[in-house]
Amino acid sequence: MTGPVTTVDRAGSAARAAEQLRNSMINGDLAPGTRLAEASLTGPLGVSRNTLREAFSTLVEEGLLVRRPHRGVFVAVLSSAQIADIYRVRAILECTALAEAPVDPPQAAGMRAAVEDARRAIAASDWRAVGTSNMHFHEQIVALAGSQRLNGWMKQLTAELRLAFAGVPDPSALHRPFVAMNDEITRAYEDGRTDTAADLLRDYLRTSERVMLGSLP
Amino acid sequence: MTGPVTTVDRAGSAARAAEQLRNSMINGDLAPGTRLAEASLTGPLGVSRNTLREAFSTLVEEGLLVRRPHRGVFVAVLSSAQIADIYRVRAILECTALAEAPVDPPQAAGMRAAVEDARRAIAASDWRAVGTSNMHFHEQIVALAGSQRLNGWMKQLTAELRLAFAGVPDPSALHRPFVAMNDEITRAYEDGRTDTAADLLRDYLRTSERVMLGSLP
DNA sequence: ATGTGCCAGATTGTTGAACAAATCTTGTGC
DNA sequence: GCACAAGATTTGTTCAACAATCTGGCACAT
Repeated sequence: MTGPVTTVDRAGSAARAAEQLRNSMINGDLAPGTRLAEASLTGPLGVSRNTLREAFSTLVEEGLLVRRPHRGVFVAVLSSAQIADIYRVRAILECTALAEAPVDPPQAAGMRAAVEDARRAIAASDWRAVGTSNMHFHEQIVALAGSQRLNGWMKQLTAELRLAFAGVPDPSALHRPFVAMNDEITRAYEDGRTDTAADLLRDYLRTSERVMLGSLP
Repeated sequence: MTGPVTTVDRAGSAARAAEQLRNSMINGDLAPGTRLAEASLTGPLGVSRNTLREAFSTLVEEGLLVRRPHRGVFVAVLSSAQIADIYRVRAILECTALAEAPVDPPQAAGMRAAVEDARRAIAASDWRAVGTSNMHFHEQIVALAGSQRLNGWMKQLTAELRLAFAGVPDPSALHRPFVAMNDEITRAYEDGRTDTAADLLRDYLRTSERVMLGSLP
């Protein structure tokens, strides 16, 4: 599930604590809006208050936590405007990456692998895994641009989105319809029809945004 | 020049220290590769080691500092590959924003203001200010997309670029030729020729990248 | 002379306790 | 019921200490 322990250990206590909190949030154990009191977390995480605050800083920078001065840090609650913003950015990043991707030969191995992962997760009715695979698919699209920086930003973005997923009551409705679309996009790209693929992707994003905004408050 | 003092004060000691370090780096007082020892900075910045480390975390996350475990933090040195990556991202972000910008009416006030600032700075032979205005111009282009998130990322990006500027021996050669290009881009956009504007911008970025990479080691 | 191993010094990573400042809670009086 | 002030709680920041790790130089064997 998590990475090798040695790697996590070498990363230091602060990074380890941040990783644990990140997982808890994406898993839905920490609902959006939850206040994270420093004193009540030093025990469970096994780190001191200073180290915990350093972990908080990391997660605030990533947008997963929000700090309100002298009041504490809270698990981020994404407003409709923020979700719309995320989809606007995704449209720019993903569509450009796909439209300008190399077609000779296509680099679709990562995308196809993500689609297969999603299929397996659906067969196992593991909706959380479906969401993860789905996000992984779109990270692979951005990876086509070949920019380390964009990869990092996209990863941050999908983490925030998965945070929003955690608040949705029926995850199957949120994720199931999109696996077929991903497959279609991949196929169009593999056939060298990058413009078609980009158009399909744009449709996907519009639909996904609508479902997302509709299933919130 | 810097923001209102009250704002900085309310932001807390950590943010204030980060701001000071950021300015020092962009000003060139801290050359890329310089090691920032914790003990030797607590005095000048007037903060404790813990708070300083929190400031370091922020700047590491922004890409201005690099942390090497148990060795310290260093002012980032951008490799050619990283600079190329920055320009790749800029091309995607800026060209898309400009190509899809509203033309009825055009929102060019910010861009035009940045061009005027650059002109004034040239007249005063203040090359650092020219670089700042120039970067501000491109932040305004991205702002056309209307995404808070993209604005933030672009700001980060220009900060890193200005860090690289600080290492260039002749700043006038680096910045002077581009003000005219910015003016041309703005005019094309104001006339509603967004495709032309985007093409000009693409040329600009190609040229700028070449100059940048050429004037490094 | 050169390479290896080791030790002492310095720096970072982390902890715990302490205090000031701000916020939240409680209880009082009207 | 509501305004208001005192106390309790929590965050923001500092300080001092210790463990873990890296650096540089020295003795030593080859």
